[in-house]
Amino acid sequence: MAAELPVLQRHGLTMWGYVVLLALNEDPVRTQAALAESIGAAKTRIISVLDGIQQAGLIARAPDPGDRRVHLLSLTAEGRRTRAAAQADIQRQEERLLALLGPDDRRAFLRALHRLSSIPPEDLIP
Amino acid sequence: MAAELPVLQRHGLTMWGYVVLLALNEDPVRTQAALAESIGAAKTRIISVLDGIQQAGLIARAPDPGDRRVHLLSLTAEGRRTRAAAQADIQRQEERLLALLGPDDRRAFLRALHRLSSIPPEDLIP
DNA sequence: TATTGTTATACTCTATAACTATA
DNA sequence: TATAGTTATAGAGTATAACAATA
Repeated sequence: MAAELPVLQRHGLTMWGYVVLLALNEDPVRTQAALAESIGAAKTRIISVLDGIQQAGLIARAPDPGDRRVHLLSLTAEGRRTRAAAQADIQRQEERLLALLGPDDRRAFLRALHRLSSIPPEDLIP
Repeated sequence: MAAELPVLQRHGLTMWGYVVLLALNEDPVRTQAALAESIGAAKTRIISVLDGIQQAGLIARAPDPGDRRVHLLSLTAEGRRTRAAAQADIQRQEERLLALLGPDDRRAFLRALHRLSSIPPEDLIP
């Protein structure tokens, strides 16, 4: 986070804002509840995040005609541009840091991270 | 942290409390300023931590006769016992999680972590 | 009555400045 | 005046409960 936050800030994004842009890019139109669930956040937690990136013109919040309680979220053209630019920048930064490892250690490191982060929370506590 | 916090809590320790016990074990008698610096914390940040572990009987704060502004910190017998027990418990937990990796990946993972965590903060930001 | 999104509130963590007591 | 430790204050981040609109 210390390494990546400054990168995101160059694009006017917070960590959560970036997470939302990535999630909406994978699955273009969603409700706030579905989005929150998919990124492991409480629905109340993403509201100020959505307020922020909506005000920045990166997402649209449209009422669903079929169920007027629901807001459908989608990336704007500007949101797609910002997400692509930020993600490319993040990947450059990751590349820069991972280049410090030898190629074998680098592959092993990423394998280990995937393995460890796949542990379900309840298995973390013995 | 999610994996280790519950372990520390079994010993009545917070993350910072544990860090302080480890630092005092390596270098038995210190001033608060020296301790704070050595663990990368601001001097104001560790005060409530010291209050807590002192009240728990894990450390002693003795006035330095040579300079009465200074408090010399040291582990109590109870503090040494708690530190040893907590550290052993933490290491068991690490062992349990690292056992999920193959022996080669495990060594490479630890090597990579050491390499990456040795990057000075100013090199983190491009 | 249940659900979606929102607001309000409280609690923790952290950083900074202001203070005291010594030097 | 400078330093060691302390206290006070403000700002994030987060979790929970209460709420309005709609189903």
